[in-house]
Amino acid sequence: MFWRGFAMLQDSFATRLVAWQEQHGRHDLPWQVSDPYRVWLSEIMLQQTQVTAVLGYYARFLQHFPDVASLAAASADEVLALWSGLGYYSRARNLHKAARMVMDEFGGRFPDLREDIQRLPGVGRSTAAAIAAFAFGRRETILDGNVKRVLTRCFGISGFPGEKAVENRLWTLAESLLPADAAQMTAYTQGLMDLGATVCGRKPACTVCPMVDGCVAARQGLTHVLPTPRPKKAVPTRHTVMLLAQHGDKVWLERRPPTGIWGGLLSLPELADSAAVESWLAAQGRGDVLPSWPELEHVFTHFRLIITPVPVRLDTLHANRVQETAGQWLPVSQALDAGLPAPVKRLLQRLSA
DNA sequence: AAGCCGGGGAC
DNA sequence: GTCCCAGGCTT
Repeated sequence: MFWRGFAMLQDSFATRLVAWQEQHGRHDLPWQVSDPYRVWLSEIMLQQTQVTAVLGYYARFLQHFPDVASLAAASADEVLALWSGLGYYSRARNLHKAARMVMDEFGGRFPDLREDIQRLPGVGRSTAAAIAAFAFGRRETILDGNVKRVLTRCFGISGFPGEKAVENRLWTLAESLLPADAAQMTAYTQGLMDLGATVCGRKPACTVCPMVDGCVAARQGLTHVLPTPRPKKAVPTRHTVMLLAQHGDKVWLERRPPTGIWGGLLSLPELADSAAVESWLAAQGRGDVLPSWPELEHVFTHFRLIITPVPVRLDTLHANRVQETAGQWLPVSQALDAGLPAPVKRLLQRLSA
C-alpha cells in the first residue's frame, strides 16, 4: 500500500537521516561551522555551483574578508575580482550589498530568524533556511536540488520540480519531515544535502541508502525517471565581435552595465561587425588590424555565444581620447586579476602566452 | 509562470 | 554531446 509506506517513511525519515549523517555524512567541509557569516558565504557560493568548484573560492574569499565587517568595507571591484570565474555575478553584488545591510540595518549582528535572513538580497527561502538551521539551530527546511531529488524519489512525486505546483507540494512535504528536536537541525540539514550529493545522485546507490525500504522510486524501479527532468527547449546561438586592442603591454577593457550578462565585470568591447573595427581604430589613434584569431565558443544555460576576436594594435593614441570613453588601458597581467568573464579571461591568457 | 543569469563536473 | 548543480531575481 502506497499510503502505508508513505506514513511509515514520513515518521522515521528524520531519525534515519540524522543517524545516517552522523555515521556516513560529510564532516570535513570548511563551512561546517556555526559562524553565520561563513555559513552565509558558503550558501551563496554553493547556489547552482558544485562543492568542488567552491572550495578554492571560499578559502580565498575568507582570506580577504574574514568577517561581515571587512566585506562591507570592501569595494565592489575587490569583491567581483574574488568572484571572477565562479559565475552568476549578481551573487557577488548581492553579497556585498547584504554585508552592508547587516552592518547598517542589523547593527553588525547577523539576523537569526529565517524571515529576517531572507530579507538580505540574494537570499531566498532555501538559503535563509540553511543559514537559520546551520548557524542558529532553527527548525526551517531547505529545498534545494538535493532535497528535491531525494523527496521526489522517496515519496514518488512526479512532475518537473521547478514547476510551481510541484515545488509547493515539496515545500509542504519537506516541512512535515523536520525533526521535532531543534538540536538535530544541523545533522538533519547536512544529511539532506549529503544524501542527495553522495547517495541519491544521478546513479543512486540504493543499496547503501538509509531510506531504501521506504523509497517509492527504489521499490517501483523509478529512480531513473525521478525527478522528472526539465522540459527541453532549443538554445539559440548568438554571435558577437570582441575587440582585442593592444597598446604596448596594455589591453583596452570596458566596464559592462550592472545588469544583464556578465553584469559589472570588466570585459572586451563588443562590436556590431568588423566594419566597426576600422572606425574604432581611427577614433582611438594610429594602428593596425592584426591577423585574425579563431572563433571562440562559450555555452550558457540559455544560449550559445560565438565570439569573433579582432586583435588590433595601437601604435599612437589620440590625446584626450581616453577620458571620453568608459574604458581603460590595463596591463594584461593586471587585467587577468580583475573580474572578467571566463571567455574573456581565456582570450587574455592566450595574449600573454 | 517563465525567463534570465555562468561555469564546470559528471557521464 | 547532455544534464544539472547547496537558487534568486525580474518581468
